[in-house]
Amino acid sequence: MKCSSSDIPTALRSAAIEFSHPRGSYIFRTGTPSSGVFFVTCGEVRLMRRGRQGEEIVLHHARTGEFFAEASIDSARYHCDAIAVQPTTVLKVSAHKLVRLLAEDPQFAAQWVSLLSGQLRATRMRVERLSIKSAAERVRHLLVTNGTGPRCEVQVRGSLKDLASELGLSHEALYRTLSTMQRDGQIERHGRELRLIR
Amino acid sequence: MKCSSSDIPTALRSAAIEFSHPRGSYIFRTGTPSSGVFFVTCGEVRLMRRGRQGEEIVLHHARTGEFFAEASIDSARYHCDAIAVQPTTVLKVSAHKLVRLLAEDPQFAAQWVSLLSGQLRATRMRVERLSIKSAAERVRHLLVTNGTGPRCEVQVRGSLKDLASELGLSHEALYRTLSTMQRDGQIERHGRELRLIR
DNA sequence: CGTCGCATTGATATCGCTCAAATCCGGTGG
DNA sequence: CCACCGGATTTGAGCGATATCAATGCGACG
Repeated sequence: MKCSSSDIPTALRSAAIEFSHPRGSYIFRTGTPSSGVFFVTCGEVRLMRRGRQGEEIVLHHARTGEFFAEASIDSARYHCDAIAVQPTTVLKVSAHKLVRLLAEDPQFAAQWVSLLSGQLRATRMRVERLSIKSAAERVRHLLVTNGTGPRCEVQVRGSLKDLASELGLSHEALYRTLSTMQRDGQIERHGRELRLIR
Repeated sequence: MKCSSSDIPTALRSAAIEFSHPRGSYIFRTGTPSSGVFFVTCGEVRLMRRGRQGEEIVLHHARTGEFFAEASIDSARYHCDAIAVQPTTVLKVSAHKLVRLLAEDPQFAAQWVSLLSGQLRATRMRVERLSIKSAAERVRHLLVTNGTGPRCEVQVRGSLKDLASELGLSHEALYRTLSTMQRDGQIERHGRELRLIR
């Protein structure tokens, strides 16, 4: 089980406390006084709200390496539920510590702004990716925008099933798309590494 | 033509310069040294990149009241093109002024973090919305997450065609979906106002 | 070994996209 | 004042891509 806690500013790391949550447990609930920002070091968290008829409205999926509830410093209470979809460990940073760091440590403030800006940019790219209709074009978009080097290499995090859900596809559709693209000479696949050809 | 410049911290407003761009003109180009962050006070801007075969990859649409290139303080050059899709006026804040403000004005830093957090949250919701397969469920998700009041009212910005593209649907599909939902008593429509029933 | 989850491929159904045509509406110019 | 025009809206018909259901192989892990 791969775990990571990269991309977390060191100033925050020292202020953080680690928690473990079994699959299906609540990390926080709607209406609870907001206690801070969370980093997923391992696992997966779903942020959701319940509609009037009790239907689920998913607001966000936070996966390993991502953070969530970063807006909790702006509101006194959480306005959604956070549920561990997998066995999950999170780092929690209290809101007031974050606020104090932002106010007192300009260097940290810059880091935090950087982090938010980067996430925003990445998320916007995801939006554009998801508004592409063709499955093959989505994969291509992922490689072009997230790939490194001249060949647009991408190391798939987790399983192809995870990648499929990130791309908004059924896993079957992704499998099929990848094999056709490979057969047509559009991409190369070696293990969980994807490369663009041409 | 409605124009607004709300949501812009006053500290920024004074550091900003206004520019007007006719439809189709470039606000900046890929590779250009990054000169700052932009707010759309009127119009619409498309951020795009060219793929390896010259195909267009749209990264983001910034509309009236939104900002873009907020990550330009982290990179020396723009890595996409910004094109005015409509006649557009923007406020431009230079990166170094923004950085200085962040370092020297803790109150402004907090505002900026707030702004980024809010945009990030909204964009994440859009991601979840776009990964829903059913058109009706996308509309419902929009109403529940963006609606105000007990009835989840939403004032459509611009045309229904614009809404369709925001929802990742063809405009025909959106028209049909809205009428079926209305016929089935799921929503109400009055002009460009949408409401959820029940 | 047995089980569980991922990966893969097949068959079928369905929903939304595309093309097409008609209407409506606001604005513009004569 | 009215005719005209362009864009938005609406509805129809047919098709195609992806979801869904299903079955199988495979590897890890207890």
